Amino acid sequence: MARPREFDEEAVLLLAVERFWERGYEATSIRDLAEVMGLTSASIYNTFGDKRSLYRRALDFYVDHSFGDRVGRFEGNLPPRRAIEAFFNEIVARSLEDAKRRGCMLVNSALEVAPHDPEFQRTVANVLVQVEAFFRRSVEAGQRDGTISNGQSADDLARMLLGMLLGIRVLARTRPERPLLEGLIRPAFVLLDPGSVAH
Amino acid sequence: MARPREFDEEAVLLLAVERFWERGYEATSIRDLAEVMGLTSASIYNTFGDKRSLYRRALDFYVDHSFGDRVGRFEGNLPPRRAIEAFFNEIVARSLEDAKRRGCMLVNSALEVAPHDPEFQRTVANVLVQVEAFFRRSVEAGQRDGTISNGQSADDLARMLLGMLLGIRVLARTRPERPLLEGLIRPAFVLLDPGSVAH
DNA sequence: CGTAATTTAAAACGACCGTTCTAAAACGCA
DNA sequence: TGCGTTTTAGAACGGTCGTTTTAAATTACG
Repeated sequence: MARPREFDEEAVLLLAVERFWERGYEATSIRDLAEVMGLTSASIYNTFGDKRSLYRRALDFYVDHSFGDRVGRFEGNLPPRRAIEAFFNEIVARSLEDAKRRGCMLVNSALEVAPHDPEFQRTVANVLVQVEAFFRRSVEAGQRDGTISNGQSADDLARMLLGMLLGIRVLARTRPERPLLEGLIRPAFVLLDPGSVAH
Repeated sequence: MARPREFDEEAVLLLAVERFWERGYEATSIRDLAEVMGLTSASIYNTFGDKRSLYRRALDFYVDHSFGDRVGRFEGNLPPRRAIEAFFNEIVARSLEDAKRRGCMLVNSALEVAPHDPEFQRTVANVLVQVEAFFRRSVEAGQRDGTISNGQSADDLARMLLGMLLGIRVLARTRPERPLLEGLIRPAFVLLDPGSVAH
């Protein structure tokens, strides 16, 4: 009953994700996006609303397909300790093959847009809480099956893992060096080893 | 022989630091800066050159007076293990009292401007190398005086501490919660304890 | 006291910003 | 086939961007 869209909404959203991911929110203009997405600005506004709404869609898409997907693939399919290791190994591998040094879009937005936008602040904080919860569940399960040390609380170990993860994400944008990233996580994994802590 | 300046260069530079620190590079306009610094844009351009040059001056000023000052106060004046602890305690304290959630200007710039600007990339990477070197020197000294475990290489422990530091800096902008930040560093300090690692 | 030098204030520059408007184009259904 | 509806292309909107210009104000020195 009307003229149909000439593009696939999810396909162009992915293109917007890549642009926002690489350049950030402020430095990406609607004209940038229109060019990359192969649309006119009118089509963007028709489909996604204003720039902020498009960024919100892009960030949600990113979170679902990066962190959400990763947790879904590892948790349950791997023993808990292995799930944590696989999680970090994949992060390090991605960081090292990230030629554009885009880092993590969530962390980028945590520093660029979240501090000045309460809604994004909630969103980002919430994802970080979920990441921490994934670590805590995995640590608790590992402590039960004997693959992770009982020397420290699962809460603290999960917090430490969250900190390491964010640190890696920052370094991925400025010093994506293999010895640095791999050396960084080595002590953390030693700390998880059963019997590592004198108590 | 000519009309003198009506302002103190370092004083207005500090005002520029605070604005860039809080809002980032892209979101801070010259008109913003002029208002905050109490100058006209002509005076800014006369004194500091263009926006990017002013940001460079601001970032250098920040680095000297935050990280540089901190290392200077702790290293040498405290036993090495205590220097590391004092360093982190101060970072956590600052993060928790940072009502504006400004985080660390260096980390903010590492994610916002460094990825698209080779010169800032070098600057930021260089500071991170210096932070890592401070950690490594302290760890090595601590291993010699017996206050830090020999179970892992000073290189790896320094890398881990760098990662933790950056992780705290990210969390300071989105989840500046005391239990989180304090719990995060606790396992790291346990890992430094002599005899903590089975080997 | 006047003149050279510099800093101020404020307007102005073109470019680009996010966003909207105007028409023409393209479909489903009567 | 024409009508209603939506999407397209592209110009246009006012506003703000970084930066420069113009001219008045302020100093030190001859």
